Amino acid sequence: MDISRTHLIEDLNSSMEGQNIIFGGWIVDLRKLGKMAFLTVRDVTGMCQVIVKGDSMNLLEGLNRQSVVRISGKIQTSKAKDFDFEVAAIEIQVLAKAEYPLPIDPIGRLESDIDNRLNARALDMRNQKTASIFKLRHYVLSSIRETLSEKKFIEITTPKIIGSASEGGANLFGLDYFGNQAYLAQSPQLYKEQMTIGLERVFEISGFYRAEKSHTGRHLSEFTSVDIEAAFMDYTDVMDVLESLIIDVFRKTSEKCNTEQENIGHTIQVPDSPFERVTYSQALDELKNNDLKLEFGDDLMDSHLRKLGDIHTGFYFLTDWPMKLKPFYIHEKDDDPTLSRSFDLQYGYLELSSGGRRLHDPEQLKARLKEQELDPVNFADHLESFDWGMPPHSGWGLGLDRLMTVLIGIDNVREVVLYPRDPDRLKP
RNA sequence: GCCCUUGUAGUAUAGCCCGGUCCAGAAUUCGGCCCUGUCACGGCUGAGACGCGGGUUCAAAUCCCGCCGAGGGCGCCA
Repeated sequence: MDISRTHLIEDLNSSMEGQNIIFGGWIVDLRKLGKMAFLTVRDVTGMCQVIVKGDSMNLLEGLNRQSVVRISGKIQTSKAKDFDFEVAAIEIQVLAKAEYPLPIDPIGRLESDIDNRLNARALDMRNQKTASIFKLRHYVLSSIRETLSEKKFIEITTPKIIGSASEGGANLFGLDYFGNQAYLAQSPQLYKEQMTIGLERVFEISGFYRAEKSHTGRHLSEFTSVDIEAAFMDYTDVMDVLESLIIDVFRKTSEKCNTEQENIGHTIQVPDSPFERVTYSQALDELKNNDLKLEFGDDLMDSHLRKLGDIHTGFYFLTDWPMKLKPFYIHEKDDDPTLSRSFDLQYGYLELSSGGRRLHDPEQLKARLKEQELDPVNFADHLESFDWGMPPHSGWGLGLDRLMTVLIGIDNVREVVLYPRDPDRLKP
């Protein structure tokens, strides 16, 4: 079976009139008008109209919507509203037939439930709205890689199967590793810090895992994290990196992705910079003025973040958190050891990223582990690297899926993840 | 773990509150017939549904209970 194409649909144009071409794709629509018929066919690059008439009408035998076809035909001018040329069919070959009933409407004229769409995710990609979300995701990833590469960050890949769950924090997924207990990594934190020893600036874009039974539009058991770690940078320096990365993402997608924006019905607005920087203490004062009283050292609950999000719409940094709210590796401030060199990047109430300056002195790090009732013995491998010339360093982790929801103006990460994993969804 | 909402054809929905007018209605999809410029083609025609189980009642899609599924929120989330 010959499956070759001479052209992608985007390569076809009206100046090719009279030329014979072969292209392939999926039948979007099929309109039979007695002794003639119109087909619209889509490939990944676009859609075009095919006309069938006269003796060729027998070519329509066995055709239905969403089947894959290979069409040879001749380019001619068109009277269609949406096309200035069309393909007069000479031969239509059905490469694979779509079997009805299909579980969702792939055209998207009727928007199917997210549940049905996720169960038929591959077919959902025929819906241009969904496809555009994932094309945008591709551009976002490539923008992030560009920005970080320009800033001399090296992309790394750290292990996802790890041997120790002693770091505290979120629950991990356990698994059997040839008879030993292993876990799925919840973050590249320790590995990326270690890599600053030789590579100075590193980043990773990867899936990580948290075994939390969260039921919200912003949590998944498997999520994609963008992480950086950089030697000789303080927390404000990596905040600048994060801010320019975000601006680049919005600027590049808003400029390049016109079709995608049109398909999702959302215009990407490049945020103003610099982002507002609000200290934890300022946030407490603002909450107090809104009758939400907190003591220094209290963590900000969802209701508090929603209030802050009302005050600071859009992107803003929440900085200088109390040390007691931060993990063991975070560095304190010089002028006030109860405060940390740390930040969260917020979009309204939504936390997108958190990061900060890390401790690089092994003795301080050991002391902090004990303070947080963690056993340094469990961190022996990690601590050893701190004896090999660990530079002062800072970094952050950014939730890519959450960033995507902000970029395209929706409020559920399941829309921007191909096959989301949550406590109630393991398949497909 | 707690709370709220919800389940009607392939899809997406009307009906439910206020039981009888519903052997469940319109759309789209799918099948058949007609149609030579459609473009959400049109016309005629056909097929297709009350999540499961129990209860109340003369009567249940509608009210109640249980189960199952789905959506969302809180909490959790170095």
